[in-house]
Amino acid sequence: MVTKGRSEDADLRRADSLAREIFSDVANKWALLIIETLGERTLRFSELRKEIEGISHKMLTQNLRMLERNGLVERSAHATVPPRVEYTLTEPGQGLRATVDGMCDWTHRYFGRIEAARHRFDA
Amino acid sequence: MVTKGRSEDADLRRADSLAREIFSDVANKWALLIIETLGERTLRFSELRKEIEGISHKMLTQNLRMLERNGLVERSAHATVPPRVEYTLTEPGQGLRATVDGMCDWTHRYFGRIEAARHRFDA
DNA sequence: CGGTATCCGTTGGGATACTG
DNA sequence: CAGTATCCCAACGGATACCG
Repeated sequence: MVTKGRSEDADLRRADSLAREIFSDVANKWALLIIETLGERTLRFSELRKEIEGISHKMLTQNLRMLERNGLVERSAHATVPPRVEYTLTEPGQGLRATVDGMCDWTHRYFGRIEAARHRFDA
Repeated sequence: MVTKGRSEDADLRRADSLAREIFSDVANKWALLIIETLGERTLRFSELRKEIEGISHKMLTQNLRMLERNGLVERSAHATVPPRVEYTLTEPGQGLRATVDGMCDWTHRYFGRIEAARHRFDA
């Protein structure tokens, strides 16, 4: 049973490090902004780029690839001319979106207090 | 009214960019892990460092300073030998914590599906 | 239009050492 | 113990160019 105990511990450590990995992937501003923006509706690459102010071509593709790998967005390419590629949130993606909505609400609720805190701190 | 309209637009743009700034501060893994860890109870600097696996001295101070500036954590230093510095979530910090809890729940709920999606993608 | 690759400056972030 | 400063390498991220 000692052996079984050890392997269970090892499983837990693997699960923890994987959970941390997922968390690290997802807990960055571009990924969360993409999730939030896609929540409203399916969007094309170029539409996403317009909606998310300040994101570069490179960051958008990079983060979309990462979100696709984790199964949070689904990519569907239409072989037309010009090409048309659409991105949609999957169910796990929608789940995450709900919590990101919470973060956005939080930002707006505490907006004033945070601004005030900054001025106090900077003085 | 044209002038008033313009200044209202300017106000909105300032508010938007400030909201984005707050979002960017907060939407990074170390900040969110600190918020989550502090949610449970007040902790000392060294305790935080132990609880948050893999965070360096530098990243911890840097993020704590940022969270303090935004009024999400409160720092209280006790002038003893050795020094004792404690960090607590403020009310805005607790508000954010609630949404981070949601992210952690989400991670555990979709853990298996994400792992599977990764294997599919990597193949 | 969307994706990939390259270049290159900027920032992130660890290690270390020193102060109160 | 907590914080600051310095050094230094790696990763981030923008600009550009080129392919399907």
